[in-house]
Amino acid sequence: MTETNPADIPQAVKDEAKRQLDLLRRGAVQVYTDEELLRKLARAIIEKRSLRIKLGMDPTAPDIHLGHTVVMGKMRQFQDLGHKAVLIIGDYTARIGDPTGANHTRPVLSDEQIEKNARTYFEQAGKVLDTNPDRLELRHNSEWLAKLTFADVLKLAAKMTVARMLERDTFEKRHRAGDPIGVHEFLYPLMQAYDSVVIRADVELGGTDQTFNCLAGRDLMRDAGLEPQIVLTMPLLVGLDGVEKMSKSKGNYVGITDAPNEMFGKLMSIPDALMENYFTLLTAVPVQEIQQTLSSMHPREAKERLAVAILTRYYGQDAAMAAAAEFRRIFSDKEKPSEIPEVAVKTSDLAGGKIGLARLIVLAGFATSNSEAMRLVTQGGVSIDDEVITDPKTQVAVTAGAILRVGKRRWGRLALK
RNA sequence: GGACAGGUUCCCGAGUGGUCAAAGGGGUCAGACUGUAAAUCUGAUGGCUAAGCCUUCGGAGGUUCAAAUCCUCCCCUGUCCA
Repeated sequence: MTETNPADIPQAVKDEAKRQLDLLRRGAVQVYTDEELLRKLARAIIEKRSLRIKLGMDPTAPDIHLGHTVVMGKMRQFQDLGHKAVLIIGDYTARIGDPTGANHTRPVLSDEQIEKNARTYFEQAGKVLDTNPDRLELRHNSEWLAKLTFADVLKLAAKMTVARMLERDTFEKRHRAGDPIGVHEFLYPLMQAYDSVVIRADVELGGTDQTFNCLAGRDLMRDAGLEPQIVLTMPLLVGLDGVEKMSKSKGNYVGITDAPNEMFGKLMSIPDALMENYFTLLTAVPVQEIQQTLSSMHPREAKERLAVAILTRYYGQDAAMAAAAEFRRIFSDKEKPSEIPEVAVKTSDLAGGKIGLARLIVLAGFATSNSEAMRLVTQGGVSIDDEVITDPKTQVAVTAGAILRVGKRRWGRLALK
């Protein structure tokens, strides 16, 4: 630990550190603590070294969505300021599953599943992070966690008390509701904290739901004679419904591998009140400009701008503009999409050149069962060549090129095979 | 280890022998209205060769013409006691 007397720090360095801090604070909920971070930043400048910024991700779901990118975007900012991202794939912690955000004990994932997810995570993380090896260190926490002995684990566990664990709202809630809490779940924060000790993090990033875990890292580091990491927390991104946190299981998410048109459409469907939040957390648009956009533009225009800004990040400006144009074409001008996926109908599926409408819908993948398809038809959600058909028993004469539409957004162009 | 309370359809939660594919709410989907916004209104919401049939109420057996409902054993969870 180097102690630098604040009085010895040149003004230029102070200014630069302050500039970095201001940038890094954007969107952040809390920094534990600002002063410490400022000091670290200044010291990094003087010593010409980069800070080690830790971000842990448990490969518990197969894809990364915009919710994940809030924290990752912050990580990118650190990278761009010359710091080193230490991305920890929590392949070992995933065995428990962070109980933090969940109301239930998580199902145990198989090793193969974890490994598979970990691979896609890294691939997808590359869309946000700078993957240059000088700027990114990738680690798996099984590397050290798998080696701990039972005695080691006991030593770790002794550093935490039950009362403190029960302070955490998710545990407290589950406990009060009479829901089961596995003892192993108490170990999660300790495992994550131990990661910080091993990789000697200067800063750990996380969502606000990670606060407890990250702060536990400070404790363990101090205990190990290290300088405690700084903890910077980011808000949890609210999902498309505008109510719940974005998550794959709730279906209110935008995957970063979603196709441009789909991504655009999803973003246009968010409640207006969410725009400022999304602008701040998901784009680099300067704060002042966000305010101006929101106060002077028609909400739809503003949302379009938001969607374009986000898409540009993942697909580039051209693709973003194209998605915007396509969106207008379909939903404002009520025209057909410029590209409609083909629905292949085999001649063997036909009887006398015809096929049951419900069956056709299932075949097209627009419904998972015959019953569901029939429901859609009865409810007036199905049309062929702009003609709404409401009788689910209709036998359709299949003509190549005919357009099948189900609901507002499912389109298919029939083709005979 | 003991006593008690529970395990219901995607989720929460009603249902204690037939009228139960199972109330109500949430979610989701479809339609109307819109800016594919919100809010609101209407309807749907296990499956199928579809006025009939099949599968579902923790698991396995059993009683009965008939079981989510009764009995037996088992598994799981919580609360209190030790």
